[in-house]
Parts: sequence; C-alpha cells; structure tokens
Amino acid sequence: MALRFNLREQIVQEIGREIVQGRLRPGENLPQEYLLCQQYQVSRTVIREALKGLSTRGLVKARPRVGTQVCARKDWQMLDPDVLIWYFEGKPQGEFLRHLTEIRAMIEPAAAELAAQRATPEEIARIEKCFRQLEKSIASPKQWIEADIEFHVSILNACHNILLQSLVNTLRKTLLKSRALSVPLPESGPGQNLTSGIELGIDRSVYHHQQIFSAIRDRDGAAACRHMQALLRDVAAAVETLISLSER
Amino acid sequence: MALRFNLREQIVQEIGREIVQGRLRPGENLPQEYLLCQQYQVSRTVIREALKGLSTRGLVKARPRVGTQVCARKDWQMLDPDVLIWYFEGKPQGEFLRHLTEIRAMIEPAAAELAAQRATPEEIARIEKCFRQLEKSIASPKQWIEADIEFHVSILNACHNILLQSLVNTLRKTLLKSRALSVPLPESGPGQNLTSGIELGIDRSVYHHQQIFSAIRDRDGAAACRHMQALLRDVAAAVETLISLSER
DNA sequence: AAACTCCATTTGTCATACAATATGATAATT
DNA sequence: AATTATCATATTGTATGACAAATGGAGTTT
Repeated sequence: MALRFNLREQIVQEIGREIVQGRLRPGENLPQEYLLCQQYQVSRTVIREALKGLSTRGLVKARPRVGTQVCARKDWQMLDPDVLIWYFEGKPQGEFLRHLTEIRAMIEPAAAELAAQRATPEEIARIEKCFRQLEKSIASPKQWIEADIEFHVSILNACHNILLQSLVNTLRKTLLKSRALSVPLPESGPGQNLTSGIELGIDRSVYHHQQIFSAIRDRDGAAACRHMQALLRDVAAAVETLISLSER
Repeated sequence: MALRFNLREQIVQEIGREIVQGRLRPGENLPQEYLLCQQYQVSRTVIREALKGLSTRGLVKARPRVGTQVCARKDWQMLDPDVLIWYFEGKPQGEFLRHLTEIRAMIEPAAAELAAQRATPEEIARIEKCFRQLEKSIASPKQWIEADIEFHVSILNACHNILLQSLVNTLRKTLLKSRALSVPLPESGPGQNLTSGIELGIDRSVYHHQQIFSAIRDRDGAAACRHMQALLRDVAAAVETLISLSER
C-alpha cells in the first residue's frame, strides 16, 4: 500500500474505490465499525474519520442501529475529483478524455461568445498572455498542455459565472490528478509518427487559438464561437487518435 | 440552533459558512482543536470529525505543528451542494438562479442537439412522459417546477455523458436544497399580476417544450437546439422579472 | 553561510467508556 | 384481532485521556 497518505486517507481511498467501482453495491451495508477496525487493523477513530470522508462525498450514510449503507448512485458527489478519478479508473483508457472533450464542445463555444461580450480589458490581456505562452510552448508537450489549459480557463473565467468557473476548476483538477494525460507520452519510442502527427496538429491548434483570441479581443462573439467549435473538432479527433493508438 | 443535525454536522455547517461567506479568510489558521472544543463545548472527537468534513470539501487543510488553515478559494469544492448553498446565502437574492440560468443557456441547446442524435427509444419515451406530465401540471406551480426539472434532466441524460449528468444532478440537488425556488411564491397577495404573468409565460413554455420534444423525437438536432434556445431566453427573462419583483 | 540536531507544538492515532438512536420484539390496550 | 405502547438490543454518536508522528524553528556545528 502506498504510504503517500495517512491511515485515514488510505482507507478513504480503498473503500471509496470499492464503492465507486462497483464492488460494494448501493444498499449494501458496510461491515460494522468494529469489524472494519479488525479488517484494516486500525483504531475506530481512523475508521470513523474515513467513513466521514465517504459520507461527505455522498457515498455512504451511517445511522445508529442500522449501520453504514452504500448510497444510491444519484446521491454520489460525482464532481468530487477523487470520486471522478475512482470512477474512470474502472473504465477503458481515454474514456475520461472523451467525455471531457464532449462537454467542452458543448460549453466552450457558447462561453467564448459570452467572453467576447463580457471580458474586461484585464481579462483580455490575460487571455493574450496565455496565448503568447502557448506560442512559446510548441516544442514542449508538458508546457504546451499547461499553457493550453490556462488559455481555456482564462476564457471561461471571463464569463463571470461562478458555476462555470467551478465546473472548469473541478475538471482541471481531475485532469491533472488523473493519469489521463500521462498515458500517450511514454511510448515515444516506436510511435515517432505519433509525435509528428501531434506537431502537425499543433500548427492548426495555434492558428485556432489565435483566431479565438483575436475574436474575443475584437468583441466578435460569433467568430469566437465558430473558431472554438473548429478547435474542439480537432481536439475530439486528436483524442480519438490517442485512444486508438493506446489500444494497440 | 436547529437540532436537525447531529453535533458534528452542526459544526460543519457553522464553520463551513464562516469560511465560504468570507468571515474566515484563506490562509488564516482556525483555532487549535482543543480551543474549538472549548468554544463549541464539544469533545475533540466531534471537532475532528467536523474538520474532516471541511477538509474533504477542500475548505481547510490540517497539518501537525502548523494547525488547520483555510485553503485558497481555488481549492474549494464549490460544486458540493452545501458549499454552493453557503456561498449563495451570502449573495443577493436570485443570484443563484441567474447563474444557473446562464449556464443552462450555454449547455442545454447543445445538449438538446446531441440528445436528438443519441437518445434511445426508451429515452425518447421518457422525455415524452415528462412532457405529458408537464402539460398536466400547469395549474400547480409546485408540480410544474418538478415536472419541468424532470423534463430537462431526461434530455441531458440522453446525451450519455457522465460529466454532464453529474453536473446536472449537482445543480438539481442544490436548487432543491436551497430556498431559491421558495422565495417568490409567498407574496401571492399583492402580486396577482405576477401570477397571471407567469401563467402567460407558461403557455409559451409548454409550446417550447412541445417543440423541443418533437424535434428530438424526429431526430432534428438543429430544431431542438433552436427551440431550447428560445425557451431559455424566456426563462432568463422570467428570472429577471422575479428578481426585480423580490427587490420591492 | 549551510547543514545538522534537538525541541516544542499541533495534529494523528489508539483505547475505553458511555450516550443517543433506530429497529424489532413483546406486552398492553382497545 | 388489530393497534398502540413499552422495552430490549444493536449500532453509531460523543466524551475523555493518553501517546505517537510530523513539522517548523531555534540553536549548534561545520
């Protein structure tokens, strides 16, 4: 067992995975606290604090005399980064990226349009700064991904909608915590064509980003929306490519 | 203090509000555990389990020797329904509805289009059932709101995107837990014109819903998108009306 | 100035006891 | 017989006291 966490956190992770990945099913009772103490060889304090971590995430509900039951899926706080990670760990590679890209394709064009109307001069300057950083990062995949994320976050923040910002922040945290992005890079040996393929895509990507930034700066919402759509079509295609490559 | 909750939950709520509503600021230290025990007149067990609930939501971080610090806002799990409610409690009336409607206007047209492509026959039947229920509920505001929510949820679920479903579920839970919807109804005395205004809107609303359902059934994504946009324009206008009325 | 050692402070963990609560069985009442 | 009231019991909720582990800083050495 990894020692990155304290006892409580380790047990949260273990039981959390058991539930979210379906080995403990909704309605089932967890063993009683004193049995969990024996099972994990820890004190009841640790078990109870771990169960609190799960009940805060809506995964279990404890009641005296009844015990601790696994909640129905509709009660789960799926938008907790840990819950999301546990969930997608149990799914095929790339599934998270696929869903993420899809919801981005729904949101970001409309968000770009709104940002074009609402962004303050400071926010436009911030978007430009992120774009310049992106231009400078085409050589380094790691830096490029970071700069790319910052660019999109800066646009979404310019919408001045706290719910949107919260969603983006959650997805960003999940993306960075998960290994979703660290998968395709290791196999740079035989897949040299993958690298060139990505670089081919990067030129188009930089162009799209430039067009999006210009449109927002010029307060042209329709154009910002259009170019964001085009960019996300490319992203979706790239994700599918990565998935098919990682399946070999 | 309401006794709806156990001690731990009460303290989670109290300190959670202190943080999210800004009376305890990021970087600040909470009092040490033994001091909190004195302050709230409870055992350290309760304090620790409460702090655990806050740290799971990303509001605080505890470290030996250093104490328990309020986290930066970017670390907060804003999409936890409790955190959202605490946050909007500190904001003007209707602020949550406004932000909610805005993010719906970004997402739902695209989602309706996707649903038109992807919905299974069962899901289309479900959407129709929700629409029929809506038609039957025009007389009862309470039932109408429920049916309306179910209709939109059924469309969003037909997109088969777990992230989208999770977001919708979170917002739905928050809406139902908060008093956001229970505000305008009490003042039905002098505001009779409000009622008639809403009923005028309901006719249009039923029409829009009908068009949306038909478009999805007929696999006409573009039309579904168009009609959803029209509906949400009306919703946004209604929200603004309610806000201005509640400000009198 | 940098690295190391030690110390004091705070949270982390353990153990035990008792209180509160919800369920099901049992008894009392109609 | 059906319903209600009571009680016993199992499980989590809370309290208390003790010790362990981790961390930051002061002081020491190089």
